[in-house]
Amino acid sequence: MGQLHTDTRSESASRKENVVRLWLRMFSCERSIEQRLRSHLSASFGITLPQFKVLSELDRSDAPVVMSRLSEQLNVTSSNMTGVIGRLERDGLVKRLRSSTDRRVQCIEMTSAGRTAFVEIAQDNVLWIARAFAELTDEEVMQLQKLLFKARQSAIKSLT
Amino acid sequence: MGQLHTDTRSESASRKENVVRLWLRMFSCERSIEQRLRSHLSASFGITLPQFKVLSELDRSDAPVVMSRLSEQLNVTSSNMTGVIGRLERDGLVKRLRSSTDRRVQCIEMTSAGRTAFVEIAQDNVLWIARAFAELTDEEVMQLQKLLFKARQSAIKSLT
DNA sequence: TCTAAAACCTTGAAATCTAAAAAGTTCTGA
DNA sequence: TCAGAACTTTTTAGATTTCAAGGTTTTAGA
Repeated sequence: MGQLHTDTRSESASRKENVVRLWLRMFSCERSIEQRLRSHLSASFGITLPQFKVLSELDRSDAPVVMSRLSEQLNVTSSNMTGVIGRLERDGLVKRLRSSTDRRVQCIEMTSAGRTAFVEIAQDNVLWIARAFAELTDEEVMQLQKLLFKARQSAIKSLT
Repeated sequence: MGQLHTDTRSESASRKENVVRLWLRMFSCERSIEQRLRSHLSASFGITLPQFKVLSELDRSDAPVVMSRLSEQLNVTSSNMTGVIGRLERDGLVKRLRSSTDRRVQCIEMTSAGRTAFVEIAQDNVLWIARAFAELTDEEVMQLQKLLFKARQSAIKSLT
């Protein structure tokens, strides 16, 4: 259990090695899945992953959602969100609504076409994700969830 | 432990829910760390994450590395790699070498400037990553590593 | 009230990324 | 031998992403 020959204050060499390996593995795992999901969404539904994520976020709330809230939720910059929303609007899946109380604010709302498209994609998406993790036991799924949550907390807290 | 009221053949509703939550969490965790790492690399060393990854891959092998191998290792398309290598070459960190035996192939090699830059960044990078995961125990690091590996295997195998 | 700071969104520039197609090279089989 | 298939990289077009800068609107303080 304990590290007999290394001090506990500074990181041991093997700890560092393991942590780097962990990061590479996390990157590779996430990327493998994300890449395949992007291809699947694009080929099957002609939509991009960020666009689908925006629709999911809009679906989660009943009322129109403020731009800044969307970029917060999806963890991207607001300038990024401007572009994604612009293309979704161009394709007729969402509508921009200027808030009447605060005219700086843009609220985003799904159109009925957007809602129709979303329902179909979301149903497929659950099955697709279930398939991706098919070889993990229920317990492993829960454990991985818990550890990833803790890892994220650690990163957020430790990095400035 | 078992699910008494649901069949084991099809996925239960709660299993699906958990798996989707797992995916969202994996995405969010990876993204939180990656985003901060990008900022750090850019601010401290004026280099991008993909560029650093290329240098790492070149460092791992003694001989020059073929383009297609790089894009395989980094899990990106070859057209993407063309651009990244182009910018690294422009900045004098790598060199392109046309293979003499097969003139289709481009081999990539670090310049001495590239090697110097890489050593400094790599040293810092280990510490940075160790800090990111500082709040995980050694055991949790190993467990997460193992589970992510298994998840990746599952995704690769299950998705066509 | 008036003005400076803050908040919200957009624009512009540069890098990353994918998919599809093109261009050059090598291999293969009649 | 030689035409076509297969392989390796690049080009092209379009989407995503960040950062820096700018324009509007709101808020808060003098």
